[in-house]
Amino acid sequence: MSVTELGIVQGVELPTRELLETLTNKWTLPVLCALHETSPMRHGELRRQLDGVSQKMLTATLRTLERDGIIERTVYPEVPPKVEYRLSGLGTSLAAIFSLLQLWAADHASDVQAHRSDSDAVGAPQEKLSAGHRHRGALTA
Amino acid sequence: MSVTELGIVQGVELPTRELLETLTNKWTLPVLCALHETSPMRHGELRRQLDGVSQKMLTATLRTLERDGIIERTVYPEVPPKVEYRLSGLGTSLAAIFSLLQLWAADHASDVQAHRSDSDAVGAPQEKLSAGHRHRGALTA
DNA sequence: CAGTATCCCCTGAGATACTG
DNA sequence: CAGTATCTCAGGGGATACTG
Repeated sequence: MSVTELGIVQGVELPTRELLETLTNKWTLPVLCALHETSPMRHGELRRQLDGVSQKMLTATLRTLERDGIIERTVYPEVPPKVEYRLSGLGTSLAAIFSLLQLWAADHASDVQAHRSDSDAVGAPQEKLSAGHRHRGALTA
Repeated sequence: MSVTELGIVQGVELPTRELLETLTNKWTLPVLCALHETSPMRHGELRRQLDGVSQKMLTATLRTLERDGIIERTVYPEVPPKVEYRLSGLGTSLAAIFSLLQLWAADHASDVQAHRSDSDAVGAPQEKLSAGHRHRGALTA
């Protein structure tokens, strides 16, 4: 019999591209880099350190990472509640790469910015693509 | 006088986080990895190799990367048009990191999938977060 | 403290058609 | 071939209020 007969495995396979996409969520990299530096960390610590996350997105990110086996979540049955997050083995190898990326970005942000200024000055008005369209209420109001 | 008086420089600084976010667009990694393997590549080559990109998104991605000095764009004034893209020095260092990421994903996709199945089977119905809400016409109809 | 529940806004990204 | 112009929409992501 095939595994699919068990009625559990529906996703025939997980494409690399798809996995990559879940890893490129807005807060995945910041979270992993934070845990790469200090681990374990509590929910609140992460919240503070990340500066800008909403509880919702932080929780969502953490849940997804936990589901994928990238991080581990430990609940301490105390009151008030205490929950710790730490990288798994899998997560550690991933976090190492993300840290490289973050380093690269920090190192080269000024280069990129400089190049942007050049482009702005010399070349095109560069509305990126499909700019000037304006949606319903994009007036920043 | 300050530079801002020139009316050109408004962005005081480019935060690392922001740069990172532009790098985590859906097609940035695939494009850079492709160019990391073979360079230069023509627009059409990239389109075919990436499999799934729309012209619009490919162009947008390439334009952004060019603007940021990650890739270089060469137009050959022929007919029919011929445009080649290649990594810049900056881009090469970035692409190397992205290639690591892609490798990681390819290597560990099965691990992740296995862990997902475990979670599905054992734990929670796991509607991720804010599932079951349903937007305007989210009936997939 | 950690997490859920809602509501709502963009905007990233796809589909399609057209141009030099 | 390479690129632009539009239109459309799903859903990622933010804000706020509430609960064990």
